[in-house]
Amino acid sequence: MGRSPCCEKAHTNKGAWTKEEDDRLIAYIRAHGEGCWRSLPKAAGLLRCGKSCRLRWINYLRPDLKRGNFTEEEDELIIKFHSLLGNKWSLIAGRLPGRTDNEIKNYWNTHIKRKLMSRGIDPATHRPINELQRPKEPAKSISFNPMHGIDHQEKKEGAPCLDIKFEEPDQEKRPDLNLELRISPPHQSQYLHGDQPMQLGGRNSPCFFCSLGMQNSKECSCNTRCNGSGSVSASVMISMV
DNA sequence: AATAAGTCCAACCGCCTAGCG
DNA sequence: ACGCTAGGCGGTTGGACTTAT
Repeated sequence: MGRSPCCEKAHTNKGAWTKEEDDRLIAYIRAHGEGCWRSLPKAAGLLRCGKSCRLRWINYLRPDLKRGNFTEEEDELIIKFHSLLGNKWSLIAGRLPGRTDNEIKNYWNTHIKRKLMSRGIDPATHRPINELQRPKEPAKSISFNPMHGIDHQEKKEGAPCLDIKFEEPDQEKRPDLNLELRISPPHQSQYLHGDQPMQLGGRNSPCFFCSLGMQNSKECSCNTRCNGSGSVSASVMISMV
C-alpha cells in the first residue's frame, strides 16, 4: 500500500504554468501571505497541487529572486559551500541571496560540474581526479565536536570545529602518519555576534554554522541574532598530527 | 533546410521529518 | 508513544531551445 497522494490528482493541472495561474498565485499570496499550501490552490481558485504552488512561488514568482546569470563570485561560493556541505542545495541557497535551491542544483549539474572537471577536480569529492585513481582509498572518519578548540594545543570551550581524519590503512609502513583535515572558522579574531564584537572561543561564541556565515540556517544553534555580514571564508587547514 | 544531438531548466516525484492531536 | 499530515528537500524527468552535421 503506497503513500496517499498529496492532493486529488484527477482534477489538477500539471506541466508549465500559465500567466493567468501565476497571476492568481501572486495575488493570493500578496493578500494572504505564504503558508497552508494544501488549502491554497482551492482558496486561490487554482487547479494545482499545493506542492506545485509552493514550488512555483519559491522558485519563480517570489519578488526577491535574482534572475539572470550567475557571477564568477557566485560560482566560487557555490563550489566552496558544496565542498563543505555536499548536495545540501537548500543550505547553499540560503547563503546566496536571491537564488533558489533548484536554480543552484540545476546550475551545479549543468555548469559547475563541467567547470570543475575541466580544472581536473572531481565535483563529487572536490579532490584532484588523479587522486581518485589511486588503488586504495584510505579510510576516513568525520566527526563534529562543537566543544573542540581551534587548535589541539589550545582547546577552548565553545569554539567549534569539524575534524576529518584520514587514517592510513597501512599503519605499519607509515606508523606516524595521521592526516587531519580541519575546517575551522575564518581567521578573524573577532566576530560580530548580534551588535557586539566578540572573541572567538569565548563564552558567547557562535555555533559552527554561524561561524561559516550560516546564521540563518536551521542548524544554527545560536539563540542570539548573528550579524549577517559574516564572511563565508571558512578556512580549510590540513595538518600533520 | 532538415534533423539529430546536446543543453538547459521548470516541474514533478517520492522520501524524510517536524509538529500536532 | 504513536500515527497522521503538511511542508521541505534532493533526485529525476520531460520538453523547449540551441547547436552541429
